[in-house]
Amino acid sequence: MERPKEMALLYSDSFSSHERGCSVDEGIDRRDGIEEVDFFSESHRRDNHGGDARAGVSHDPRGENVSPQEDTSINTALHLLTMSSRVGQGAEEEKKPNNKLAMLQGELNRLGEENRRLRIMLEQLTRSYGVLHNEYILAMQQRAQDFRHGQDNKTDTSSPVAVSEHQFMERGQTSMQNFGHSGAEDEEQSQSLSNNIVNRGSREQGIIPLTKRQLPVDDGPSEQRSPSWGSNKNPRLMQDTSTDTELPCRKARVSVRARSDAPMITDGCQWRKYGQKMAKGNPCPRAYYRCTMAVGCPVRKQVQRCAEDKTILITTYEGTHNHPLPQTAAAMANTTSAAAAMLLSGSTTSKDSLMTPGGFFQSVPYASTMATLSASAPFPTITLDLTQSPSPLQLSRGHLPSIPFSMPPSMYLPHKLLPGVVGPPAVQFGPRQQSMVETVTAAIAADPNFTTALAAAIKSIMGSPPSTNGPGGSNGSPSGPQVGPGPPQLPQSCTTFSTK
DNA sequence: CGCCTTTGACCTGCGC
DNA sequence: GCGCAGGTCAAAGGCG
Repeated sequence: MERPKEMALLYSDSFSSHERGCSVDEGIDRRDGIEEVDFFSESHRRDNHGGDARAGVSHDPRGENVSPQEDTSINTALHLLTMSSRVGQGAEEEKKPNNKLAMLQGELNRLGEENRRLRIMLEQLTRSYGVLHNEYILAMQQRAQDFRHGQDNKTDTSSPVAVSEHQFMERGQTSMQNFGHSGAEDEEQSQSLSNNIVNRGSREQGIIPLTKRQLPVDDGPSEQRSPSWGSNKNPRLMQDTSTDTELPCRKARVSVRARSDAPMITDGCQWRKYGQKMAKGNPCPRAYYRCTMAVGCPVRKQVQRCAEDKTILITTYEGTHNHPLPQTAAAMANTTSAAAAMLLSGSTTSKDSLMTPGGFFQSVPYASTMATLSASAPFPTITLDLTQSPSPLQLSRGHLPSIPFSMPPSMYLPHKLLPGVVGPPAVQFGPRQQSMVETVTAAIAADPNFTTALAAAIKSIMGSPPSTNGPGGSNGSPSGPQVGPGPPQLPQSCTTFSTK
């Protein structure tokens, strides 16, 4: 109970109040609301002496400056100021027209009222945003199912379903160009949703940069191609198609760092290795996998061992599955897609890495699972570092192996701080960070539901010792061993998602 | 025989 | 324009 408050305090200290605005959850909001209202409302302040004094000092002394002089007995900086000023100007000051005080009070009241209205608006916006995002995720999944259905019926590549899927998946990008071929029915719905969420950010911030590859695709003549990986002989076309479908995902990545001696984490999906490369600066090769559970599934992942610590397996996911997933896989997929969507929904103008694994989260003693968000990469990336693992605690608390990872609004609004759980860390954001990114990041960091659930899901997935996976594990990737030299025996699993 | 991995080649983007 | 690096393709080979 006590912690959340403190967390909130820390938060409010770290963020400028206006920056935090939209990210704040109800709990914190309420707190803030009280505080801010208190600043402007004399009666409130009187009622809440102690607490207010504390909060006032830490937050915004300005509010106190205008406070009336009645409470001179209270030993606050404000009052000291007031007293000093009084001393300086003499008793004459005290006799100054009460009407001035009344004016000030009136002003205060007015501001307080306005503040309250704004806060209410903000809460409404925040809430509706969360709801919208949820709907968006749901719509996306449903769309994917429809698409799969269409594929099962085996239509030609230009089937409306495929087109719809294409469009849907392209929502982010499409918005930037043209919603052109919108014919699909519920498309509009999803588009409108995404418009609100994704497009705004993309347009304003250009967060969703079109890769040079993507541009010709959309501008190009043939948009409706077979989504299937193998069917198309033309590499260019194949690439185009794949790029098309995975556009949304390529914009954001989810990276999971986890300790594992297994060649690849078992996430419940079927993967096919399509390439391997030596990455610069890392002696361990990077393996490229794509999801083979459905023909046109755009999801890919990269697996690579950490150069510094080869026991750490870094798995980077990009894309959104266009097919139903097993529960274990769904947990993962939902997490990644939701994280990606969330990432995209926020406006990441800042090119800087908002927080490096070593910086922000590691300064948080109780944050066992480190979620970092970086916009420095070509694509915004969420990295979940499960290698710093006090996670057993969290895992035991979160445990649920098959947590539906669809992000609850609480994801964005960290109001549901579990008592005693990882609370919002003392964030120290640079001044340039965009509020949205801050919001998202803070939400991720603060919301134990996310980190815990993700950690639990990963744990459940990876938990089984490498031997259980057998060659290639459930995912069937015997190639694992090559990802990194003989992996030492590592007890814990770590996963790193990166959503692009 | 079919599926999957391996691996060299190719393409593209980016920095100099 | 050139070279580098990342990402992808696809032929070749292995395995069940």
